[in-house]
Amino acid sequence: MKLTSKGRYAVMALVDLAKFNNFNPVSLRDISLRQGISLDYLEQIFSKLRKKEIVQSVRGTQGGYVLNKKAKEIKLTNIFDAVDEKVKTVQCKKDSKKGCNGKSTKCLTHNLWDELENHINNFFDEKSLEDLVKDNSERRI
Amino acid sequence: MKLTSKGRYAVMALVDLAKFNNFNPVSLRDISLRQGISLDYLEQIFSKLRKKEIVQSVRGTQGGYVLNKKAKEIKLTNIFDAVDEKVKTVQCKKDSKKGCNGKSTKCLTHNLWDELENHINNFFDEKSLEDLVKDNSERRI
DNA sequence: ATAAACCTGACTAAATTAGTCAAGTATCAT
DNA sequence: ATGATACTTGACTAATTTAGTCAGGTTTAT
Repeated sequence: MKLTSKGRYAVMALVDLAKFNNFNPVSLRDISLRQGISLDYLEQIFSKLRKKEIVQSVRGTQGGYVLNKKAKEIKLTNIFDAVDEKVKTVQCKKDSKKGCNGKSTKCLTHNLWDELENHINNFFDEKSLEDLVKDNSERRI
Repeated sequence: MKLTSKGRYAVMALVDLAKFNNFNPVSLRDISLRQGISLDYLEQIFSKLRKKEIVQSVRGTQGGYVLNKKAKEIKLTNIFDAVDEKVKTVQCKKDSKKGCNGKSTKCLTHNLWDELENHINNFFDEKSLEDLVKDNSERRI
């Protein structure tokens, strides 16, 4: 089980954006340079973030992205959801006879994975972008 | 982020083993049939579990595997560890200039992943095989 | 006009996963 | 003894996923 870098990059980029979000839109080029993430890859990621209305784009020269909500209101859940970073612990087939179909026949450990999934999602639900920015500014960078 | 089926199978198989562990060793063949897991794959998994002394093997006819510890003492952490199911949230390169080398320069979100990893590992540390068997016998199967 | 910056979709190399396959070795029951 | 059962090991492979790259746009401030 591991987090993919798409999810990690999305969070890193948004923390960066939140920090520099004061007046002007922040260009992906800047984020790319500061965070060492490929520009092309960032574009893919921000395209998804925009579709989920986490950021807004400003086109043209001096354009870039701005947060579409307050940092406090953007939870990790929202970010991961936007970039398809799924927390998926069980993969039970609907037509499986043995094992698990999720309903009548639960596999021996079905409850466990459900519980784990909740445990992780709780963590993501509570953590906001603001928390990360704060935690970050307390340390020197 | 997702759990691989090697980890899931390992847990399922051990719950099965724990339930039928009363007197005789339990053969992989039986587990394979009951849980619908390929025998060959189970063999790979049990080979690892044996090396980590979670189970003991009994060769020959009527052979099979038995738990090497009390179900209460086998935590999920031990199982996942044995089959290389890693909870890995951050992948920071040691030689990275930007981003993160884990020491002097931490990436903007390093603390977050550490925290998450702890959060998940706590869950695994607390959950024992006995818990799972109990939880399971409360439901009908 | 032109350059900065967003936007989109297609493509690909590398890694990982989820097994299969083959060829053993050990031990029990008869 | 010998056959059957079951563990043991290592190599192999197909499919999927990941982490990007690449190429070609469009929009807009200056």
